[in-house]
Amino acid sequence: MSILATKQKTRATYHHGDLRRELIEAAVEMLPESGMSGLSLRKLAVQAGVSHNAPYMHFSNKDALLAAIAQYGFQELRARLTEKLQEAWRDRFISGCQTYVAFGASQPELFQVMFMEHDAAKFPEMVEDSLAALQTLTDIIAVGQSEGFVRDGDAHEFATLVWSLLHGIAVLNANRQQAPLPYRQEEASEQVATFLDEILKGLGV
Amino acid sequence: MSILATKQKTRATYHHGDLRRELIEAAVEMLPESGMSGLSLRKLAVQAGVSHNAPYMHFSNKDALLAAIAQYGFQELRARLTEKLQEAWRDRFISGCQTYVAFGASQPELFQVMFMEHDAAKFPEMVEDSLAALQTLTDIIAVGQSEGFVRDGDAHEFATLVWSLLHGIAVLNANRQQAPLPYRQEEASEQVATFLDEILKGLGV
DNA sequence: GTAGAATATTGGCATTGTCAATATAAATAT
DNA sequence: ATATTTATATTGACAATGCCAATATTCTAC
Repeated sequence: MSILATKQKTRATYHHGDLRRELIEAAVEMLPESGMSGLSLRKLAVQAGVSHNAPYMHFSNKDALLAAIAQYGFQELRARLTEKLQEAWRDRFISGCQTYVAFGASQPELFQVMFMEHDAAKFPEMVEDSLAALQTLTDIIAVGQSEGFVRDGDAHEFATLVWSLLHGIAVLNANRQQAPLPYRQEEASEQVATFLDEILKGLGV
Repeated sequence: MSILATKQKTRATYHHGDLRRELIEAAVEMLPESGMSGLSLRKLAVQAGVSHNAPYMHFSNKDALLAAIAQYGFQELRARLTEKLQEAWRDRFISGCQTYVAFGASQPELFQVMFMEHDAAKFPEMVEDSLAALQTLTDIIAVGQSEGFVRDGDAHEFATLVWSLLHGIAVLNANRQQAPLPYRQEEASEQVATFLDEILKGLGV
């Protein structure tokens, strides 16, 4: 009965009910403090009120948990990217891009797990969800083409170009974030808009 | 005397001589197999032929070792980016960018360590070397401006734009690398060239 | 209701990061 | 040259962790 003990659930039933989901959510919560390699299956277990080995029913090892976290992240990202569908195209495009960068800035450790090296063969569902997230960008680009904002060409290639840029911005900003000066969210959004202007000069009609 | 024992040095002197350097080099070598979190200070120690706690003379903890590895990576990257200075500007620019992406593809784990979250306050030399690497790109852009290949503007901002794009390409390619189909180096270089064409349409005069 | 599958527990082990105390060598001062 | 201080390396120890094996409990089909 340590005073410092983190909240840990108790339960009446032998079976937990939804341990897998709870472990993932708890992991995402713990991630900012612990970092990727500081994540502990055992800690997650006791926090969920189960024994230290219960997680192994749901994840064959730590890599599998990390893949599940990454998958969760891609689903989350996709959900945010598919919001704000009623705006005009260019605004929608820009704010979608800003959302991407903001997502990385708000949860850098999750972002890191999402883009660490996973075993694609072992975790195909995760790969699928990552591609689904990219697809939203491709879709926006394709719409931009049909509405005359983007010139003709391989929409997927254009999307990859933009995605690459966004990802780079996100990572570089994440590193700057713990520089002495506090990093401002608005600056990042402004930077994204500026950079996209440059890119759109190339991609525009 | 295990048959599987990795090569481990023996030495006559009590003092190793250059343990810090050797640990970093051994770590970079071990990185591809072990990954960032699989790196073991103890294994590195025995491989260098010292006791399991000798590394703590040179690195206060594992984070410090990772920062040193990152710093090594940035120095290495900068060295490669400053080669091929006799080519024409546009070729030099493109091949510099391709070098960046190729570097990430050839040593993805090192790349990951370089761009993981480090404590910038604790490891200022590493930050310095990372900025020095970025500076090479800024320099190339500035030369491009003076030679009329790039329009006027903040060279550092342009460099950040290009750097962001390159970094994104590198990361996304690293993930694709362990997809079923073997990833080709030439494809990546071609992709870089294509994307840079689009960017240069925006940045060009 | 019973068999078997799914889930959770207990116990254990090797590896690892890190601390404390000690030993040895090198550098420096006297 | 010798003594003192500093740098470096060793030994021993401990708690935390990933993961394996064996066992117990509950749920699901039939």
